Amino acid sequence: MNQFSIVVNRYFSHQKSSYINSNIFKNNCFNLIQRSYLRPSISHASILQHVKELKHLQQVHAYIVTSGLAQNIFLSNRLTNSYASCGLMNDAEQIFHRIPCKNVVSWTILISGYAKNYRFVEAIGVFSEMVASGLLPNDITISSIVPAFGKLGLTQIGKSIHSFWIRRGYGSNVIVETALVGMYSRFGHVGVARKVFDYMPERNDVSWNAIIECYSDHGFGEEGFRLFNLVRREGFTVDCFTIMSLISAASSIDGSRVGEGIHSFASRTGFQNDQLVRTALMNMYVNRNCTDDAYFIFNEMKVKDVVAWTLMLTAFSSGKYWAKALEHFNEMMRVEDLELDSVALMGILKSCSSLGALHQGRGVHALIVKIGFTHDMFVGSSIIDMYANCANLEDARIFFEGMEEKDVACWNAMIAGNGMNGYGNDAIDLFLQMKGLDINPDESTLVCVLCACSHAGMVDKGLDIFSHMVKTWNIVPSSRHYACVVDLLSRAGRLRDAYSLVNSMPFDPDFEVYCALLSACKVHGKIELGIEISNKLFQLEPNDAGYYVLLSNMYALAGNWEGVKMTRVSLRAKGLKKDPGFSSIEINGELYTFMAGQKDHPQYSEVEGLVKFMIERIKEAGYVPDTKSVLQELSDDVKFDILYHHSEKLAIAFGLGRTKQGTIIRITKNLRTCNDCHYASKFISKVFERVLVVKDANRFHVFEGGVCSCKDFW
DNA sequence: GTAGGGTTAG
Repeated sequence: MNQFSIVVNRYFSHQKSSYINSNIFKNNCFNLIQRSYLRPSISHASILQHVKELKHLQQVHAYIVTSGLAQNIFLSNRLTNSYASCGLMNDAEQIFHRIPCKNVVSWTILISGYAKNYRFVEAIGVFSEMVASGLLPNDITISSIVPAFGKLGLTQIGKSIHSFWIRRGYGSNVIVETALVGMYSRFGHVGVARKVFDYMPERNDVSWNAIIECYSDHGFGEEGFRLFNLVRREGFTVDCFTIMSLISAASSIDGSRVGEGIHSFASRTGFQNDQLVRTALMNMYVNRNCTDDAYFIFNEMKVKDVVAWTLMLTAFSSGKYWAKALEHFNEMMRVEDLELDSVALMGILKSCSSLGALHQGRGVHALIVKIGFTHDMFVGSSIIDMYANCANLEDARIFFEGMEEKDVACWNAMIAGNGMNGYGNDAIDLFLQMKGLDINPDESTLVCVLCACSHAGMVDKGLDIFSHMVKTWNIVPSSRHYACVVDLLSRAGRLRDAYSLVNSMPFDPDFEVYCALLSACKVHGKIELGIEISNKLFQLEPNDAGYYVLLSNMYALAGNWEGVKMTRVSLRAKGLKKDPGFSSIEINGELYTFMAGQKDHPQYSEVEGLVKFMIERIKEAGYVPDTKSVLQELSDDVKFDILYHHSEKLAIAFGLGRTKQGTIIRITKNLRTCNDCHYASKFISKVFERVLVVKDANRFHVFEGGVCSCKDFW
């Protein structure tokens, strides 16, 4: 055994068992298997062309075998490479194994073949086999395997290859060094990547692209642009990789002008029609919440691949255009030969989940079973989330329990599902079970558990868990955790404790914490404190419409209409829009979405009559409209009209009219439920003898016989 | 004689 094989084998014997058992490895494997399945290197359009070539290749192959040329290592190596280039790794592997005296080139071909086909785990497997067989990798072998370490995040072995490379004294090699820059970039070790780059005696365009990409991809867009401008003056040739890096750099810099600038640069350099460049531009606009710009590029694309479709789906979902997302998904399903992958499936499950579209969600679940994605834990956790959010905790539980393997995300989804439905104790039980199974909770797990306590009104239990977290489990609370505890305390009316907790935090509270405190102020009518906190929030997140709305609502509660006007004006001046409220209801598999006071709704006249009838009936039972819920300065009559046409009431009235007595009415809304709708829903459940399940932005409310499961805390 | 580095979604 040579020095190198000792290093590698030592690494593998020490690291293997723990690494193989780690989630990182499993997730990576999953990704790889998926990627290799979903991204066959042959696109549909070129399959025929490839078959022709393959036939050719097979003929040559047959000729080589029958004429006894297979012993020729050069020919066999070339043959292995040809099969590998077609993505036919099984054939490549077979030929490779029949080579009697494999040389470094034979091994390198197989390694790079796997790497090129995104099968990094196999590439590394072959590499370690090669090393174990006593052969030393050369510079080409190293440059082929180094990206695999980077892509799999194998920092230790990556670093040892690097030090091996230096120790062996091969001398400088621009390709190996560029690959190392790329590897450290993947590890997120920007400084090390820069060091390797700085020490390179020779650099080419690819090296410059690699370092520019490294900075751009890690949020240092400014440095990416700086390096680009530096090298540009020295005869550097811009290619599509450069463009991609600059798009990524632009994404990390605030301000739409940078993005537009790079978009026009892409056009000027003639790369705007490149599929990857277009996708990257779409991605940039999606990240900037410029859904329209993303949609424009999407529509202009002649060939829309699954990535483009998915990006657009994500754009609609993250922009909270839920109905548009569903429509987009249905369209996507009709595209022939579009192979859906886990990201696409997760996107659509998220849309179903947010809309409470159980019927569609079930359909997607069936599809997932059909195309064999049930073992994907990313998809699995989304299925759990979808059922739990569609008020179907039972199906979530059945799926969860049927999973052969569950990662922390699946547990989190299940815990959150119980929490949202008000089952605080069950959520805690799940959490304890999970700890018992030695599955490490992550930040979200504790957030889910604390939220569950909050939703169930289990204040002491939640505080108890928080103190265990710090003292027993050695978990350093994050600002999300603090935000949960603030919420927990404010729910118990302990606003003073919440405020002193925020002041005692070991780091500066972020917007999330202040936001929790602000909501608490609104609930408890602490206007002055609320305004003070709002000012802090505006400094932290000047562009979030949500806080302006909260502040405006607070002024309204205090009767300070001047304040309301001021806030609304500055909101408009900034060009910010608040999310329009909507409620949806699924009847016989059809999803109906209502927006407040929406007169152009196709079911408008039907709903109008139903609402009138519904309001009359609950008024007889004692319902008095809560005009305080209308946070604008208007006459009472107008306020009544606004209240009666809240999206939630429209959806409920429609549900009452369209479903049989005894059917549970399930509503999903994107915002938190307002006081008046909550109050009215209690009357509706009693007067019409119906169970109403309302999922708001935070949790479920089950109204039955005049009471709500949230016990009036939300 | 055979082999190599830098792209896009949670």
